Amino acid sequence: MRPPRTFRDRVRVIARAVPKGRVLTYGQVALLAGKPHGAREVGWICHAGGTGIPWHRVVNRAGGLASGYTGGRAGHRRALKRDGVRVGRNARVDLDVYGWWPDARSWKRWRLPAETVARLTRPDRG
DNA sequence: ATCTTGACTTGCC
DNA sequence: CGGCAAGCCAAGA
Repeated sequence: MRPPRTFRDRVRVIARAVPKGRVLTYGQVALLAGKPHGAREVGWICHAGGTGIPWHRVVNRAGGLASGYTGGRAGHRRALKRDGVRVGRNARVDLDVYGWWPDARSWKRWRLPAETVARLTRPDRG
């Protein structure tokens, strides 16, 4: 795979890499795709969609569901449930349980910028 | 071209 | 805790 892909394409690749039963936040995706502050853009890209991509595995930092998801939050919730992800009463996913970071092999395969990799080595969460 | 919006995040009160 | 503002960047009007 060639490194010079568009941000959009990288977002798609990353979203597809999320294993069933796990979730990623917009911020994580943005970071992995090379734009630490591109979370909103990721949201836009998700909205634009793409066939065969598990967009429901992308949630916000609080584990919250996406309001603009096809079928609304209920639809998003259903999709997550299909994955075996338990959605809390307040429409939230427990990121400590379902949150996922790609392993070293994954991000090496994506040819991430050195800056991004540096951040990945210490993803100060919390 | 400028102004507003948005499936976001972080920081400050 | 919760609410508000700023930051970021692309798409629409």
